[in-house]
Amino acid sequence: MRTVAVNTKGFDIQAALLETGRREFLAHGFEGASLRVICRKVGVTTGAFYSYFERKENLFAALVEPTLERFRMFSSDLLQHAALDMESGGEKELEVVAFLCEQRDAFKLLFDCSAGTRFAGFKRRWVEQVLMDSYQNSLEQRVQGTVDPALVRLLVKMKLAQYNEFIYGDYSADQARDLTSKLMLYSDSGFPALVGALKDNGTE
Amino acid sequence: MRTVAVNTKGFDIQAALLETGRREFLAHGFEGASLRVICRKVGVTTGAFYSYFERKENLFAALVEPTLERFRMFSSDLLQHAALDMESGGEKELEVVAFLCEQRDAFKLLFDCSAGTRFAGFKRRWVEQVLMDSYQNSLEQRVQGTVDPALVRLLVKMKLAQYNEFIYGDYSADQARDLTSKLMLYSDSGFPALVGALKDNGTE
Amino acid sequence: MRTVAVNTKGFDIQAALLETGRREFLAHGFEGASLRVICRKVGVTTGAFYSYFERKENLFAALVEPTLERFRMFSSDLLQHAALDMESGGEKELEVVAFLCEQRDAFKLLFDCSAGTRFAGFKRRWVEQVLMDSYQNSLEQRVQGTVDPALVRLLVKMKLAQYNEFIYGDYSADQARDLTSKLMLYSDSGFPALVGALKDNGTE
Amino acid sequence: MRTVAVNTKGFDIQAALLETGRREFLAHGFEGASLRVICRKVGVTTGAFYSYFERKENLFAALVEPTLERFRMFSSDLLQHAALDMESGGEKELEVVAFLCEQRDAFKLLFDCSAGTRFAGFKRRWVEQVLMDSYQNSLEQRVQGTVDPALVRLLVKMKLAQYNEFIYGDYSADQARDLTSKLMLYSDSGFPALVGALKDNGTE
DNA sequence: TATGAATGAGATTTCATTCAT
DNA sequence: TATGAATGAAATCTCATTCAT
Repeated sequence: MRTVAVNTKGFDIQAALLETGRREFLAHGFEGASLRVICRKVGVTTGAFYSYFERKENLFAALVEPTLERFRMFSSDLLQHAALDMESGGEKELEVVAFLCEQRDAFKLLFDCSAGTRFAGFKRRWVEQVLMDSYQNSLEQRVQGTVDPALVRLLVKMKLAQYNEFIYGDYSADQARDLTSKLMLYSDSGFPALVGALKDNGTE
Repeated sequence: MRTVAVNTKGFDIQAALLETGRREFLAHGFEGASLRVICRKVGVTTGAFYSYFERKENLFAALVEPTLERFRMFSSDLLQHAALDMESGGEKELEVVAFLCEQRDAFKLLFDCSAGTRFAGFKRRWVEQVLMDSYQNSLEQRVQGTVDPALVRLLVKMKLAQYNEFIYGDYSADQARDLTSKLMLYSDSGFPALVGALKDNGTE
Repeated sequence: MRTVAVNTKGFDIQAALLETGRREFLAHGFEGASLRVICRKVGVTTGAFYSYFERKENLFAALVEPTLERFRMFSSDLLQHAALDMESGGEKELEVVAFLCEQRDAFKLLFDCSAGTRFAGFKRRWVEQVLMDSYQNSLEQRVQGTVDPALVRLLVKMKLAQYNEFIYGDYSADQARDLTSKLMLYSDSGFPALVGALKDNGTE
Repeated sequence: MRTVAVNTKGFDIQAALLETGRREFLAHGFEGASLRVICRKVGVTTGAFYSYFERKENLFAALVEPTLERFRMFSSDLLQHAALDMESGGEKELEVVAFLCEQRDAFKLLFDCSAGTRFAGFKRRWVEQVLMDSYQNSLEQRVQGTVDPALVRLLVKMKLAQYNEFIYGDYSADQARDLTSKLMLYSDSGFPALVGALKDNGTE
């Protein structure tokens, strides 16, 4: 727990910097956001900023890292219970969606506002290292053969589009759950059809 | 055909500005890209830039407008032959994908690098005005009732994710065609399942 | 009173910017004066300038606004005690001249160096809204009829020429007072002659 | 007479440069006016400009010099027939006003748009070398003693204000003549009063 | 005569960061 | 902790002028 030594201004400056920083980064991206503007909006000097954060990037990091840590745990889970929307993956899938909804802003920052930070490419890395592996393994097990990585990537990107929509759409948890299950109708029928066709073709 | 009066430098500066501009815009976005850097890489002064383009934005426009014009014709077509991946839409769909592959870079610029230009929001407008309408109409015809726009939007975003992958993935025309038809296996089976379920539920 | 935290340079930079700015604006006009040059002469970077003033125009405003405020009070006075150099206006007239002499530089800036700022046209507005009205009313009262505005404008411009000379000539307060009363000899005799002639002509 | 070799464009480019230059210089002053804008409005390249004029200043000079030459003849006349609005000066005075009206634009350029050219200060020089001398001599003859140059300067500036108004006001020749004679009523009565007082005071 | 590309310097303004106090 | 002045580089864009063609 961060202790808050309430200062002469009578409010928690660090919290204000975080909150305003979030808004500005979301609005203009990391590089587009101006430290001076953030500080002006909070009502402190830019000098004061550097009492709390060593550099601009660290403000961004502070907004993103708690979520990122929890996210990493999630990820290793996913790698084990492969294949999100197949088989009994439905349970896990709903968990993922709930997590994304809960941490909306952090994911927006990571996905779309991180250019210029060390978090740039987070989305790409997640797709390539986590989701791709997970999907590839799961599909190849079912097809009993190799599967074209390009096809896997496409399926992953479609899945990611769902996630993205849950992040940016302002859905309640209930709505999200409802939409997710409707989409499962779609994929529960589509996947077997695809798998069947791939099997017939022999090795891809 | 633009006539190229080869200059004292012995190369076509306008072409070089376009080419380098494309690369820089792709790498850093419109606002993030620096005219100075572009000019330095081409080997001319920033003053010289303004012999060729009235302003930074016009360089961007020159990279994007030819494609945009052709795209607009495509769009009006799509609005008439609604429902891309349903029914006999397969033909049109392949055309779209081919176009995206051919004009890869222009679409990357339009989709992801246009913030700060008059082309900003192009993707959003396309999604909301063209694809959403097309999908909504087509689905409601088949369901014979209203369909939740949130669900439509999700399906559209998934479709868009496919397009995006064709743009960013380095697929040949043949590969793209092949992948697209595989995905149709998926959706040709998934869509009827979804439509059926929506019908049973009565009004959405 | 502005407190002057003497800085590492050992002199009051804001004051220096004001003083140098005044000189440069007087010499080249607002648009012709260069911020770079002003800063170079003061010995600071142009970046430093923006610690003190938000923009170039604000430096100009700071040089001019205090005077302008006092001037506005003067003006509303004048509108009430119409007709400066007629009747008992002599008292007011001497006050005006003293004020102009005291605030010489500010009036030079306002009159002749303000193109490109929000103060542009100050002279024209003063002439047209204050002096013209004042003269027109006063003359028409004495003539007991309408007076050609073109003639009024001419008389106003002559009055303004006097003011201008007091601003640009380097007169002491005493000299100015002396000259003003000599001019009154001129106008005290000239005005009645003019008024008489206008009366005889009937309506102008 | 300048011979006009009508060119491929089918119009007299030099004349167009002069005409457009006049407008731009009047609107923005010499330094504020942009050669590129002038050329663009005329429809030629900036390079072409230098076929007709060696430098920006020469365009200005060409607009101003013919008038200036005639003006110089006028001036030497004035120096001989001293004292414009006194005695029989009335005739000369009307000539001057007519000349100013006829050459309006050139005088606007000389008076108010010449900063940055070798004509800068034309007004000041005229005032100081021609009008001042003329007035000083004439007054001292009538007063039979020395006259304070500051007073002379004031009277000159008032006269100049009249001229200025004739230049900027859009008066017809008739109107100008009419206004001038009205002002003479004023000065014909004011001057003797002033002269009388100066005489009484003995030496100034 | 006319082009139009090119220069090099200069314009105002913003940036993240530093640092003495 | 907080200030706020200061830096130095960078941003986009405009300028008058030159010059090979």
